[in-house]
Amino acid sequence: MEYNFKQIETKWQELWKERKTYRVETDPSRPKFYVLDMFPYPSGAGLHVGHPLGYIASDIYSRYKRLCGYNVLHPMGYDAFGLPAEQYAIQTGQHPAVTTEQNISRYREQLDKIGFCYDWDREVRTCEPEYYKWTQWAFLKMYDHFYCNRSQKACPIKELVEAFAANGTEGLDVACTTPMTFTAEEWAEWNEEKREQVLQNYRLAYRADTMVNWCPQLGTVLANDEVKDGLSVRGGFPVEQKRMKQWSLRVTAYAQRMLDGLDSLEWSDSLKEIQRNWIGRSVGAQVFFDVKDSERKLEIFTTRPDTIFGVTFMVIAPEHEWVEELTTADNKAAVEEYIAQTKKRSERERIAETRRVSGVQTGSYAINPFTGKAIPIYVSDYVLAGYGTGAIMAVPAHDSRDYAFARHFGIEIIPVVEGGNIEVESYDAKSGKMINSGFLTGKDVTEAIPAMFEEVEKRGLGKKLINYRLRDAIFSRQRYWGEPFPVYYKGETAYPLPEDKLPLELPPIENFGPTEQGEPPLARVADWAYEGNQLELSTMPGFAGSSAYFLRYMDPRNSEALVSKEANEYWRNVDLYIGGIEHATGHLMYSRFWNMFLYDLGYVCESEPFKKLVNQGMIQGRSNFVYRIVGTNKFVSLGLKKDYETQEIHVDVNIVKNDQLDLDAFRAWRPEFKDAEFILEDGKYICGWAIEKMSKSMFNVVNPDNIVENYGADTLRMYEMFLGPLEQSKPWDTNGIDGVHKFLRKFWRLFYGKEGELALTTEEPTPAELKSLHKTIKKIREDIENFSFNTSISAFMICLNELGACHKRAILEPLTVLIAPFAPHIAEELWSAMGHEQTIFDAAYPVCDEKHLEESAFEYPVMVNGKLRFKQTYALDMTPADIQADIVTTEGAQKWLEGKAPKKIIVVKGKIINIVM
RNA sequence: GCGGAUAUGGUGUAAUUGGUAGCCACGUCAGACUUAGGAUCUGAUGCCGAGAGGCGUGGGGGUUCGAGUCCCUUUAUCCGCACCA
Repeated sequence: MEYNFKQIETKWQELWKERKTYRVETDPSRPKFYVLDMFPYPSGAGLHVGHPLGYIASDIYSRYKRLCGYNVLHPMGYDAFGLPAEQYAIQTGQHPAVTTEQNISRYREQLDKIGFCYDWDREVRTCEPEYYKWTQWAFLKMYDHFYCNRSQKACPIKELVEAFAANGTEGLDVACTTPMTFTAEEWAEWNEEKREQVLQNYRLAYRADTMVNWCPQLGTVLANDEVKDGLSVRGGFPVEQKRMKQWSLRVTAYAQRMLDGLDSLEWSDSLKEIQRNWIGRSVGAQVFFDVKDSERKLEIFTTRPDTIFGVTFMVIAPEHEWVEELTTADNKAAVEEYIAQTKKRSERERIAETRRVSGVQTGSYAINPFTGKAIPIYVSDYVLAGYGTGAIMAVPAHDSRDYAFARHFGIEIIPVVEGGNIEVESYDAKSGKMINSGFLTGKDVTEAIPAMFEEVEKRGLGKKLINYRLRDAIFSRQRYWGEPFPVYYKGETAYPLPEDKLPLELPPIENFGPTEQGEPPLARVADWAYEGNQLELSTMPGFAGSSAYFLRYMDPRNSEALVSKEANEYWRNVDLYIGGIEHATGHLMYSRFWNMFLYDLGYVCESEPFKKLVNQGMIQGRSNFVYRIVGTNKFVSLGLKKDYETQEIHVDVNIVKNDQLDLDAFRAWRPEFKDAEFILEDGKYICGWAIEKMSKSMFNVVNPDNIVENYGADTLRMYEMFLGPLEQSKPWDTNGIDGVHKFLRKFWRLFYGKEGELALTTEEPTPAELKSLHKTIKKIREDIENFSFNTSISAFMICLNELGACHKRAILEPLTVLIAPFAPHIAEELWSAMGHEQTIFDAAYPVCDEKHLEESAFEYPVMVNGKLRFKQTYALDMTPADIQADIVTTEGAQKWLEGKAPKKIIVVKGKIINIVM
């Protein structure tokens, strides 16, 4: 009987569904294991072969863990709110809810065909009110909390209000947007509106006037991680900086905890490094410089206080709040002109012109506190308003940007560290002897830095300070297809909706674009109000819904809480999370923040949501080309194309097999190729190829459905794993898929005779067969634990090669279980054919019995002076000394050793590795 | 510019973690069985060389009895951040 994968796979997919084989419940009697995939955004294009890569890996691991006796939670859902559905809606007028629903059905259909073991009863969709109720709920909680730096956790805002009423800001150390100082008396005098304004400075979800990334084409603001190279990640539209009143999340409050938390996580070093960079902690000094003829003290941040003797000018950002004040009458026109110009330049232009030096003098001077010299204050856009204090002390001798600036404006350059060639370029010295630096002169840079920190504090010039690059997350989008904010307004003041009014449902609308006044689409909804007060018009960004979905899966139908205490204490956090690296600075930051916040409030019991994280590599496309002889409709095969002038044309990879073009399919592909002629080599047309991004326009998109159709889900699953290490990016290339398919067929044939009868025997296995089996068990277990799925599949193949035509049940039954995580359909079918009534996934995963691996004798390779000379078989009980004696007396060895005893015999782990003469 | 990763046959890759480099596949070649083969089975296949032998893990250097693996240096590719003070 042939291996009929189609019949087997359909049969088992239906039976699994019917029998709810993959249903999971909390079960305190068993250890839990939580395996999670990053849930997909259901786009209109459907899945391509790259998507399931991570899903297959997590599915293998889930099934393996289940077979090992764990209660495995392995859920799936959809990240269903977001821009693309809405952009599509604007173009076509179709409601995003409709297209999203369609896309989800298509995804589900595709996922089902691959045979995943998701518990679909736990499915979540971020766009459903029952789900986003908890997104809104978390937002309200953030709104109602502030971050106390002293206790390092979120605390209720009413504690802050009490503190303000008692002592004003005196003695507080809390996270805020801009530092404020006021007294209890002042607080008492303020009205509700003013107090609310002040509180926004402290709330973890707050509304503030900040510089934001504004994308005119998308008509919305974007978070930093949604912008790349000055363009929006979705759509690639230009983004500009604009000051707007927006909701933000105070993720910066958690910067240090998010940084520290990384150490305890089993994430790849590169991913941790990306997060560390994104948080961008830098230790430096805050230093106040006196401004000449003024009471003002200009505050700067520097990581190199040791170079302060080399400061010859100061620079403030064009957006710095003192620009006007510091500008003298003579310079007013020039400064205003410069600022106007800066404003006009887009973010993208600013990036493109990174090295262009520009700036203008304010006319004011600061006093270098160590040299006492008056130094000019400039305005330049190379200083960013958003980082540090928006002002710097410039040390042209030791900073390349300051150097360029000083050169351009003819400012004095004073070296303070020995070395480098100051005439030509700056010397960014991290060590070396200090010169021209008063009391620091003669010290090494490494000593000078701490000495200066001390001196700055001693003189009261400033203090040690830690700065983070991380920015608060801008949380509102001027869009329709997202979670509405549970917030209403009285005048300009925002008020939270009472919790029992959640979920605040997204109202249906018909026109999805912004209004003529440029307001978000929700402005069109006539009764978008709460008790007569206008509700917030913006909606939440895409990352809102994905920031706590892993918690919701634990208890997805709970209408009383995001997750019950019981479910949360059982499932705790995600043991294994698999997904793409592209979420390093977005989703993975936000969900850590979100989870830590809920942890502070006691709603969840683990502060880190994802214990172990594996990033699957990207699957690239492998494009195929045909070569048309210029000016003709004649195509020449790859090997012969050098003799002709040809034009390279992308050809649909689905009509190419092993780089060989299906000529009839090609003629049928497009009308223009109907009469195509070919110059063949060896009767074949061989296509060229290249690795490119998988995309429709390059005709290299491979749909998993086609593979499942032709080879079956088990082959697809195994082949995707066989392609190479999981974490590595690799091109999709079906050239090797036959090998995996052949392996499954071969496995199948071991069970069945020619007549389709079960051909298993009860014969006792030989020691060699047992050895092969147990070696494989050991290897497979190790490989799965290490996510080395490609080598585990090799191990299966080796095992079958070694076994040959073995039909013994005692060998094949454990092998079937062993292979079940990889190829669940065929394994389940064979398992059931062997007479088992329970699913194979309730069986126990085979355990290696080391006794079958033992050898009675083994071969030592013997090397003489680096060359392999002969092999000798020794009994296990011989010691290295016995072997040495043996080598010396053996005739063959004697010949090589020319009668001399070796100087040294190198034995590693009881094995002779080399003989030195 | 800073940070991270990768580099092995014609191709995807493997290597007990410092111990016979190239496992397992793809591809190619040869053979068997076949009316046929995009089925199945067997064998060969790193490169040079008729052979003995030599050379081989991006390049150069080092440590070691021994290096794909460790150290230094250099090149190429990919990724992240980027006037971040």
